[in-house]
Amino acid sequence: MSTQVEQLEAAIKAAVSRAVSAGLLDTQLPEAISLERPKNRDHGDYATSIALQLAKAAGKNPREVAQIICEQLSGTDGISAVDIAGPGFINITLNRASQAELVTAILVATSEYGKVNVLSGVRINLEFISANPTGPLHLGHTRWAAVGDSLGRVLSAAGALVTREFYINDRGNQMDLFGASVEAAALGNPIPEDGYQGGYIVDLAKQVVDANPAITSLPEGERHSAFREAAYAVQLKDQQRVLDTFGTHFDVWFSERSLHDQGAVEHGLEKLRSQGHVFEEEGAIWLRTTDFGDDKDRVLTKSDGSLTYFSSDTAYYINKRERGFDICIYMLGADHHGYVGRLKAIAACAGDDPEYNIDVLIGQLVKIMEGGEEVKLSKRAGTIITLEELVEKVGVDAARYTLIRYPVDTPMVMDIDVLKRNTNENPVYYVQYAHARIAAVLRNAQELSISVNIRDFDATQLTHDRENELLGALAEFPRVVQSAAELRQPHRIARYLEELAGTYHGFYADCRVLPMGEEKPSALHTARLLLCSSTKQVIKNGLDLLGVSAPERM
RNA sequence: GCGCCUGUAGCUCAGUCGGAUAGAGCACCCGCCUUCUAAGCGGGUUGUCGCAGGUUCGAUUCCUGCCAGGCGCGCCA
Repeated sequence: MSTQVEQLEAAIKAAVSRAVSAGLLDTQLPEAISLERPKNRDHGDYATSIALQLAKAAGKNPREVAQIICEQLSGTDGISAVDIAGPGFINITLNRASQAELVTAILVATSEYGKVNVLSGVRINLEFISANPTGPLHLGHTRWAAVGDSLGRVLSAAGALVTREFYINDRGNQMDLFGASVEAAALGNPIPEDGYQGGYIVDLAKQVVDANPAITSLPEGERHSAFREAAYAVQLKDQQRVLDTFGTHFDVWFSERSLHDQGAVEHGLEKLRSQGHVFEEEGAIWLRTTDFGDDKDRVLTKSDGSLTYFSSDTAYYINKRERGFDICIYMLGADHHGYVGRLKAIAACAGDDPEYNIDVLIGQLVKIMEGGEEVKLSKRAGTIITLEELVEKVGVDAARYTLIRYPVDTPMVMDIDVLKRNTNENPVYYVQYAHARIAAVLRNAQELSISVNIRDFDATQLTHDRENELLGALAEFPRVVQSAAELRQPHRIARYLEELAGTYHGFYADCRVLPMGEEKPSALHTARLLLCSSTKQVIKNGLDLLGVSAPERM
């Protein structure tokens, strides 16, 4: 099924090419047709600036070009009026009844409505959070937990085959330090100088010892690794549990150690060597990333023979590509943006196209306000806020929605006090309320036994401006999904839902849906009810893309 | 010093591919529940889109320079 917008685009393209072949216009057909919904309702349902764009090439003034296109366009099925306005905009008004057929389309498609095929068949590896398993997930991870999960849903809705992956940094110094910290806590020794200080270390120590009381009496050498491994297992499980309650699901938990165990690092090195970008200097092995825009070359193997973290990164990337992923998306915090250059360079050194095969999203940090002041996050001072605490305070829906609502490259401020309020300062309620409101109307309709059968839908009933406006908003959904997927910006879904909810509330205020008093149910009641029902479906589909619930009652 | 991000209403922020009179929520003022959820609707007030140039039919949007804030620039992980 092609969408309304696609049909319009096709109609405009056809109109232009008819004009060209009739010799009325001398121009190339542009690849993309600009088609937007005008802010001003007097400018029709859709407007295109195509005449303005073609004017120069055609050697005519824009209004003349518009005139020619309009003549070809008028009479197209489903279009009731075509007007020229301003410098040469073409304003298109749709036939209301044919526009209303959208209701049927949505109700037939149900959860499929809004799915698009721009990324059809593209295999995407979506990596996000990727925290060290040395502590609880905190606020810095939370933005990605929400946005990453939502992005995964959006990409899937655009047809991509998405694997959500969590890279576990379970190798290296920090793991030893972590193990040593837990061990020290268990034995009642002071935590090592650069160790992990949080109170959770004590809890971990207790859990580890409770599960295996004999651990404290192991010989020292064995004891170190026993503590490290046991604490690692407990902490990882805890992260997984918390993410589960947050509704964030991963397909693959990828251990950095396993990369080394599989020999993937050596394999990656070989691959890079064969591409000719590896060299030795001062006893170390380097990757010449400066060939591809990085600001300095990077060490793969240190002069003492040990591997750098960067070598894991290269191996991991190559591993992902060998597992068949076309696009590797990395979601990183702003404090890691220095990695973008080298990640892109890895792809280039491996012979890939860094513009296509790698996509790095940088998220700005989240500040948090409570009681009117900023909560300073400091591990040392013990004032980190964990994902779990945030959810306890404000709930999953409010937390997820608020985190997704803003583009990630904007630093955002979360005000805990606002999120605790059930008012519409909290936009998640505004959207959910629209859904619950529709659900209530549908329940009431059931009691009145009014038909909600699609076969009884009469599109010609929906002629009110509010109905028209609502239909227009519903028609936008697939485009919104498409741009959210292409631009990797799930916040667009949230903003769209707020608009849709607002449009519905306006419709609800002006258009009575159910019969009043003794009034007999009519075709108009059925038509409006089905319009409500289709709106409910779209809100539900949108909220699903955010991982936010769509309540039947509030 | 170099690099990335940000700067839009009193506050928090939207605003893909350049488009028509720059938007929303909050706050402030005024209306609307004797019938579908008032967590709602309608109306009013609010702007040097950081500053200065450039590109063009048209710039909040693209380019350059500058100012302000945040972050980053290891043979650390």
